[in-house]
Amino acid sequence: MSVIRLLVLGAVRQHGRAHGYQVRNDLEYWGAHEWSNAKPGSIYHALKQMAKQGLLHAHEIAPSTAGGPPRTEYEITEQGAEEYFRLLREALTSYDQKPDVLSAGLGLMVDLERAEALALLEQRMRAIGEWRKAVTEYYTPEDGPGQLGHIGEIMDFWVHSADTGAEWTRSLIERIRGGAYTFAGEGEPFVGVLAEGEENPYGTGKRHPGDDD
Amino acid sequence: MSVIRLLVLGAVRQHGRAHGYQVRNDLEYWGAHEWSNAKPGSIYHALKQMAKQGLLHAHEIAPSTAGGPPRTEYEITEQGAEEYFRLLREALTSYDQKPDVLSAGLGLMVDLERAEALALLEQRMRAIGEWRKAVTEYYTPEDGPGQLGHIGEIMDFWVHSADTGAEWTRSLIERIRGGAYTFAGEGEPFVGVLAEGEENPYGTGKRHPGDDD
DNA sequence: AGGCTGGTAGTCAACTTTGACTAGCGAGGG
DNA sequence: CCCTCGCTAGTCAAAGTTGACTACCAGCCT
Repeated sequence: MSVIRLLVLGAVRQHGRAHGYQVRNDLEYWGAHEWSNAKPGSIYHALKQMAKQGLLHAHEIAPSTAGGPPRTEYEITEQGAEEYFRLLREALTSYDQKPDVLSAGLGLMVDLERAEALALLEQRMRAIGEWRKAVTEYYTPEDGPGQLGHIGEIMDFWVHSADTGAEWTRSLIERIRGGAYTFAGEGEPFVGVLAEGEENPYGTGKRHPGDDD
Repeated sequence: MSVIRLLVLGAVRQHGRAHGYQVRNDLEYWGAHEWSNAKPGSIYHALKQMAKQGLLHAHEIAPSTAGGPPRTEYEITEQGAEEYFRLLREALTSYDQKPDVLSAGLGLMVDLERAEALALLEQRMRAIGEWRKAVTEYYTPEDGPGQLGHIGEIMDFWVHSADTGAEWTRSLIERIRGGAYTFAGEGEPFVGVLAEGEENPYGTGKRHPGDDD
């Protein structure tokens, strides 16, 4: 799965009704341009595609108040909300080595209830375990592991990633179980989007070393 | 950068001359279908594209000995070799959170000399440090880190990844410095491709849990 | 008054990725 | 003998991604 749909659905859903530029700003607010491929082209494409597929409903709107071309506002449909939760659950449980997917899941997990988030993360722990087992088995030649040479480093790297990923997931589970954060149905939700005209309190537009264009 | 070009160039280069299906088998042999998006379509596309760009030279060949359509054999050009080493160096130094890129770099690093591989990995350590600094700075609001809520978990996750990634890179440097593996110019190289007709000694075609199609 | 800059909002062509499909041949079973 | 199965080798359309580009307005500078 690509992370774009999850992020876009999450943003539109939190706004209730949003146009592309607003979604774009939310994703930047979340830092998604740093850790995912959330670029304007991808975002607008995802909006159109999901509108075509009935996950979003598009309203054509007159030219904006602040210059620029006419904009389209989107609302999430019931079908879209279903898809949103499907993607969100998958992002939290599956261990697919795509850190951007997990990051998106973390940012949006509070749309679930605490108990479900915990259950999904426990499932994630099991998925990591299975992945680890599969990797070690794949890279075990019949005539002993010495035959692997430097190729064994690939396996070692993946195993190390799985182990540290599991360790981190475990610590997250502890924090959530200990009462951290406000999940669905627990009162005032954390405000995760920017209101119209509000500016990003984090460093908008800053460049970072390692961006690596 | 996409990892496909690096993998394909590496495979063709080790063969001297190879057709698409051979490359495809090598990548499966390396386990690349597990940890990267190396699928038939991508591989054939990369071959054609790089031939068009002069990185590979294509020979049209009569129908194969073992059934199937006529196949095309490729050789790497001088320009292609340059591009290969550029990509390989980048894969080892840059910390872009794409574990498939590092994996490919690990599998192919022995095409470099030991001293250079070490220098590149040291550079990688510095890149990780910079990335870590950038992430913590981006996610630090003026009024204290308490304002972040669950969004802080995203940062924590990235910082944890950077730290464990650095730790692993450090250990790899130790192993290489300690004399592990055979690098370029150190005699008999490790054989990293399958000869015509040789079968994959690892579990060909095995399914793994977590494959997650 | 004219021009330059910067923010708003989005389009587009080129490229890459994906997954399903094709077509030829040999081996083995009935 | 013929028919299906599986392997060899690859094509293709649809979808996703990228980076450069457009057009409009407001404010500022000169």
